[in-house]
Amino acid sequence: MARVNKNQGPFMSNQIRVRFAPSPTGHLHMGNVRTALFNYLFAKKHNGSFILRIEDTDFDRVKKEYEDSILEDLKWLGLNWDEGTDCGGDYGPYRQSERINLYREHADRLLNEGKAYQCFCSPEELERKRKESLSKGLPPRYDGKCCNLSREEIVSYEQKGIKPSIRFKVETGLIEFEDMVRGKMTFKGSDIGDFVILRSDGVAAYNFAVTVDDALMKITHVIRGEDHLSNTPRQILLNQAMGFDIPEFAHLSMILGYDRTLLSKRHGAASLKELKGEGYLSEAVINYLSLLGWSNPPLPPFTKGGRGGIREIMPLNDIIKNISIERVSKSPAVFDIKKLKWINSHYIRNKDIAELTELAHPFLTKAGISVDTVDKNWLYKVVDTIRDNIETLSEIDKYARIFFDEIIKIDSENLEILKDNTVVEVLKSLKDRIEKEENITEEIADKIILYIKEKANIKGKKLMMPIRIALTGKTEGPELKKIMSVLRKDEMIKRINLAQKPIANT
RNA sequence: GGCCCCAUCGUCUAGUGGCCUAGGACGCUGGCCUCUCACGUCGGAAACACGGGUUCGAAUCCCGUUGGGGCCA
Repeated sequence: MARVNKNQGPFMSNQIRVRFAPSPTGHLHMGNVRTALFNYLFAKKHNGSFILRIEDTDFDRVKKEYEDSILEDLKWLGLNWDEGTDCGGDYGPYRQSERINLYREHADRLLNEGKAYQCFCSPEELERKRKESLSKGLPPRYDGKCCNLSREEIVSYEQKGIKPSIRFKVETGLIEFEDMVRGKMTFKGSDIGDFVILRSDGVAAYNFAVTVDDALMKITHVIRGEDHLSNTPRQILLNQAMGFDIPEFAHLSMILGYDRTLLSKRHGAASLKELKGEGYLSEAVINYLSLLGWSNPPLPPFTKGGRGGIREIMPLNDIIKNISIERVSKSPAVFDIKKLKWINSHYIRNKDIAELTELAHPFLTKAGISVDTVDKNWLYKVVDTIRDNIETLSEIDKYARIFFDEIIKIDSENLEILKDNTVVEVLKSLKDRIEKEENITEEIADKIILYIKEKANIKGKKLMMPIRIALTGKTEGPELKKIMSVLRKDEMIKRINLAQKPIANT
């Protein structure tokens, strides 16, 4: 992937660089996707770079298939990155497991400068102390036991074969920063105990790895979930200790399920994969997610008092144009699948018909409808006819069936409708007229219906329903004239004949 | 438990002291659109968590309470 405008444009010397840093311990869910999206939008808006970094240091839970899945999902959404594991870049490697030497190096430096120290406490000991503090109602912080170990003590530990972890010395005092969405944040250093930056097995702890990576990758803006807000002071301290520039921070609120708990696998359709499988379009997902925790400025005529409407359906380009962190909301947002559905139906209705048909293909195939043997232009007409009736592509077979089924079944309830004594005339006229027509367009279909209306002297339901049932076997579906303009003439005759049989018998 | 964040219709939100008898969107609901389900369209119900301040005036500022969330884990 091309690195865009790296050395040009208004940010020549301080090019904006943001990153999305997922941990491949599961599929992307809506919370992650939104974080990725806002990073992407911010990068595009400012002509900056969007970097994809894989945080795979949790060896027990990380799986390569999840990493692949994440890349696949981001690509599906069109959130293309400028630097990453697959396309490289000037600040690689982009996978944390390939950066362990860098962490070691920086940890050693802190150690040599006296800003960190070796800690020989055993996990059991730490756990015991933690519980003790908790039971006394004290915050569970490290007590600094190993902070001032003598050389002899260190040697003696080492001789016992105990591998030390490395702890960062936290200065007391206030840590302040300006969060782009929350404003001024203040934390007390004394509330944060000396924390581990390198575990005894050599694995970098989360806060340390992130800080080193962000600094070395020249990240200018860290846009991430609110769950990392409390980690920020630690990272600021580390940046200062290592002499790095401190990036700007923006903490996005969390996304909750309808039960107001954090969105997780338990919530249906929380993962992007599921949404994809249910036939949501990537444009719809992006549009909806952009609206979670952010709103477009009010429409011009009402701008002043914020009255009136706000544009909600908008293409990616417009979102990029209008996005601003200042308009990001601070409170958590509930993921509402119903609104996503509404947006999705909008995109289904407006998508290019060839592209939509292509997207619908797997859903039709899955429903057992063989679309490959069929004329493409005719298929377009089918999809175009039913797109108004569906909200997700997975619903497509519900209506597509009527154009493909070899034999249409009429259930007993609908059969009753056909037994009305006016129906004989209706179907007879219908068949006659269809046989006479060469090519049935919507206009001609209208004329045929009008003709029957006059001939049989009936209207409304009594007129339309028998036709609909005879032709499709159902009482619901797209507009009748549209159906008639799509169905093949001989198919319609066949179906009418079939519908006439049971009536004749009674 | 400590610390931190958050709080407007069911949901997403507009609103930054007077334009607010609180606006929009989804959802719900009623009418219309010569058949259904939709689409479209016109209506309707629906919210400033609570209690104190500050102010001539508060959804908007301050404090507390409650509730939700996060981090330490």
